[in-house]
Amino acid sequence: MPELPEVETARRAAIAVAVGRRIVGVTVADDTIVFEQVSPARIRRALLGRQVRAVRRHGKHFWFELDRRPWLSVHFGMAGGLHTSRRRGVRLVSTGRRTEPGWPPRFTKLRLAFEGGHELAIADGRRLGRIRLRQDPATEPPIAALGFDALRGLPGAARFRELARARAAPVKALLLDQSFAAGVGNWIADEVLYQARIAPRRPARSLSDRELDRLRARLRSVVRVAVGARADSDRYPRSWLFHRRWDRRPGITVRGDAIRRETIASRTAAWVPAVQR
DNA sequence: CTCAGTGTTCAGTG
DNA sequence: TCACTGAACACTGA
Repeated sequence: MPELPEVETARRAAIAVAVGRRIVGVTVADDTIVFEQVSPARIRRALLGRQVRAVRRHGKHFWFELDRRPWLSVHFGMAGGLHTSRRRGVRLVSTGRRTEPGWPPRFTKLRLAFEGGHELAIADGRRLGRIRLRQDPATEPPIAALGFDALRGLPGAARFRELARARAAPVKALLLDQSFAAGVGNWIADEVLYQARIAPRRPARSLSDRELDRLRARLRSVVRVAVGARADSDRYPRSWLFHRRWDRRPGITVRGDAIRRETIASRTAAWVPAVQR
């Protein structure tokens, strides 16, 4: 689920629920993996009674600025998500699709109750996500090591070319590298390469100025459109590779062209050889 | 039952 | 040393 658009959508949902409100209830799951080496008691102590001032994001990480440090920093891993609830019912945010009833949601790791009856839960069925406490998340690991944010920090064309040309790795690997473009995940990388008409195995260093300009323009566009759709994939343009990328049935095409799947940089790349060179 | 998976880290390799 | 790759992590769902 969570690449930049899903995390940005979660951030906005968290803002609506939490900003300006005080945390009046904290429930922490007993999970030493998701919480790394932070005890439930310490999480509770850091959060209970705090007021949320803002919710920030960089790449796939987001964090809560509180009226006292440390602050709460969250990464969803591969299967995490943010859920919100009002008195009426439950809303599943950030993962789209299937909305499960019930509160708290399955696999809830952290549950926060706010003044006024609003609640927020962070769930993670696969435990690859991480919830941390940091004095200043933006300047400490792991966020400090990230590259430009793919939504708000996209470099100019000249700088983008320079960054990309410094790398010999396949361009697909470059896009997935969070120290290059923070927030890009497997489907965004494939979508961007498809729209830019660049084959995923091309060494980043080998791309022409025009190709890198196209790559940058499509990266900007795909991320913006997905965020604009609030990460609701049903609202992504029908022309996007996205809608066909996981369809395993034989003979699946995009605009009449066959889709190929192969492993690049340890991930499954879906691409269209007839279009991407 | 097996395997892939919208992610990241770290050991191993060249 | 640097850059890159792939296994490991942990669990669900097809």
